Amino acid sequence: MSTSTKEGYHHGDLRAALLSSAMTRLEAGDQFSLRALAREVGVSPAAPYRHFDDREALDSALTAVGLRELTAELVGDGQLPETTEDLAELGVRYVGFALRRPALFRLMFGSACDLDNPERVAAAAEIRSLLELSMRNVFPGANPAPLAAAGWGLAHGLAFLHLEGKLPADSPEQVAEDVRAAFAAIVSINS
Amino acid sequence: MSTSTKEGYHHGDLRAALLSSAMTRLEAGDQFSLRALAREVGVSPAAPYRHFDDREALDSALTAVGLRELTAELVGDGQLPETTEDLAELGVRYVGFALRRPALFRLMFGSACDLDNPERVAAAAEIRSLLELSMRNVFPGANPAPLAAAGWGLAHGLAFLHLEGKLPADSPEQVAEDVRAAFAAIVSINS
DNA sequence: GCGATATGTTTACGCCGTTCACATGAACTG
DNA sequence: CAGTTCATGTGAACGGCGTAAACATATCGC
Repeated sequence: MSTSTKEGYHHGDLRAALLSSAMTRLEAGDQFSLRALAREVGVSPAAPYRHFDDREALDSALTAVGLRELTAELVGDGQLPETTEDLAELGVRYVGFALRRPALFRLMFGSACDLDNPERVAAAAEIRSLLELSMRNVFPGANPAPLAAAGWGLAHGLAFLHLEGKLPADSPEQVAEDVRAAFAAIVSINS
Repeated sequence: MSTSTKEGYHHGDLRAALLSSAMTRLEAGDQFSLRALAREVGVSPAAPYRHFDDREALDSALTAVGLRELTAELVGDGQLPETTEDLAELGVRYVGFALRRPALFRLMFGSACDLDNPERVAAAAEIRSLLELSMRNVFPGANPAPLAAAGWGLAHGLAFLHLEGKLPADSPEQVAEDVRAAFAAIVSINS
């Protein structure tokens, strides 16, 4: 583990330990209280307040971590998509992230937050710019901004709808296929 | 109001009163506790449990109401869309609902829930079928299922992203324009 | 009328987020 | 190396929450 120095009065890196514990709980799917987190890390209920203003601040930090990881996963090997199929794979990765880490994804996107946390605004801008670059690459000559919004929106919406079981799909593989089908259906509209 | 008979020991229609109070709070944007609801309605903290198993059951009921209202708003005058512009307006209405009632929308779609609440499954199916009919109408000859998923996904994603301020837009009008632009950009891919 | 049943009240439990006064120890300063 | 300062921990306390159990009251079917 990565939590303590010598189990003394001071913890070593409580902030990181709390975040890591919280992330683990989030991935496990069970929700957690600040107190439970403190307990798990071996610290008094008030200690976390030295590192986070309140519960929401912790959530916000988790969100920032999640956004970074999502971005990294989307960027992948750094190759920009070149075909519409590549674009669909970007969508598949986006939805895949949501399904593999549903609680985190919901935290990142599903709850009201201070719109102007700079870290989060920056992360969102990064995703948007990645999308714009991709669209520029796949559809040179087209106006990339609305295409980027559409692409993000489509992936995001499919992610949430699958998360909520609003779209029928049993396995992750089938979800991936559905996402590809949705992208393909759109691309071949003017068949 | 629609809440009480004679202010006696029994309330009259506590269930409806709770739902209505809760919906009001939700629209006002502040979150609420079961106890606060009971207080507001003039009833003891335990009373709501005669009508809802737990807090989540209340949320679930609110979600069901919201889904019905969203569907009604989408159906509108009953005219199925005929052009891609009509389709975009469907999206505009969807996103508009989300922005006018953000807390409700988040409750409906942003939180984990029992996937098999029949009322909710039915509501989702209704939306999907509305979308499929629309797609059949606008794109006869195309496979409507993936198109419906794509259309719902797109509208849903744009709604959430705008809700979270991930896409730049200042006014509701501008959001509407952005949604139209996204739909238009997609439609004219194969320009 | 009367008993069953639905719907309310009271009280209580444990957990939560959060605050405040205090304790501890690490780091800087001379 | 001694002394102070500051970041980081503790402990006790507050009010609010969701929820359960035992009890009270009104309504409805016979």
